[in-house]
Amino acid sequence: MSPKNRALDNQDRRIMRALQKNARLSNAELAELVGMSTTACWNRTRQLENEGYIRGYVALLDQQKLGFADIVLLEVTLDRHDDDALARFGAELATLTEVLEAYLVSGDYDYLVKVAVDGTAGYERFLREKLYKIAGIRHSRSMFALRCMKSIPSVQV
Amino acid sequence: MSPKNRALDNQDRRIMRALQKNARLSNAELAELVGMSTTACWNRTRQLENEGYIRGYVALLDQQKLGFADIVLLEVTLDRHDDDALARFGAELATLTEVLEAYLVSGDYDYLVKVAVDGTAGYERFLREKLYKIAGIRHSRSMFALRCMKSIPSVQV
DNA sequence: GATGAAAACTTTATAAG
DNA sequence: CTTATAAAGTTTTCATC
Repeated sequence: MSPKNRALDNQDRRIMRALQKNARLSNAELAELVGMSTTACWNRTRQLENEGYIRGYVALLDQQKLGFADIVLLEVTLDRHDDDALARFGAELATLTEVLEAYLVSGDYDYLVKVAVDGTAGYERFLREKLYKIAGIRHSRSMFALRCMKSIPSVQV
Repeated sequence: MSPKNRALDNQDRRIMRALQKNARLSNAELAELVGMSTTACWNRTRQLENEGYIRGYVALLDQQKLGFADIVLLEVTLDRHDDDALARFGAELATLTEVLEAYLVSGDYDYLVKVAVDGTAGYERFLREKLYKIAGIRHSRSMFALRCMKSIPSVQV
């Protein structure tokens, strides 16, 4: 069931840690940083990519400058809980610009959604113009993020 | 109060969109993709970096292969709600490997925390060995992510 | 594993239409 | 804005210790 993964060593971890912070490091800089020869470092990095440990390299944008300074966490319960209704709602959420993450969850609510907006005014607009236009919502509850204490795109290795 | 940002045009947006998907594009590939000359594309990209629209470039790792296949969303209320207690708890959370995101939030709970673990067994271990060792928790509630419908690190421009 | 080296490509800067 | 050019640096492959 679970794919057999090779054990990672400290050098693999150091490479991933460095590239998680800065994907634009040249191989020479990376090798220096992790204390390997350039060839060894190059081979390891390619291996980590090929084996799928490194899924890709992406640019991170500044939410604030783009007019999405605020994060709201939104719990949603739907009227119906059949497979189809749940999947449809998720697919609709996924099309919305403001939606950064959407999870079908266990517990009192059906969905947990992370939304980026510009203040309470932006959130009101998001609810009115986008979320409440999707059919099938029974109840929702919003939590404004007052302060972000940590936010990393993937786990620290 | 809000810094005056220049208006982004379609070319800026196309560059950011492309680099959000693949930060390893060469300038020549990027220029081709967004339909600009290489010089124009190069100048725009540097400008977007210098102005801070592009915050950086990072590697995304495969959570599953690293043994953190499951996402749990965790709401926490603390015993005390003074500034100091809230900040301390957030700082402690931020040190934990499993914690990907942690927000101080408005509403019934104090914190909303996104955790990456390996199954219910991994979550139990996280609670016992890490979360419950932090003092001051009054109440917590967990939602296991059953399905991820969307997950992007920054807003689509 | 390490080191060296060569070819192809990229980055960065600058000049000119 | 474009096209063109050029030096310096990087990627990628490959041979050898």
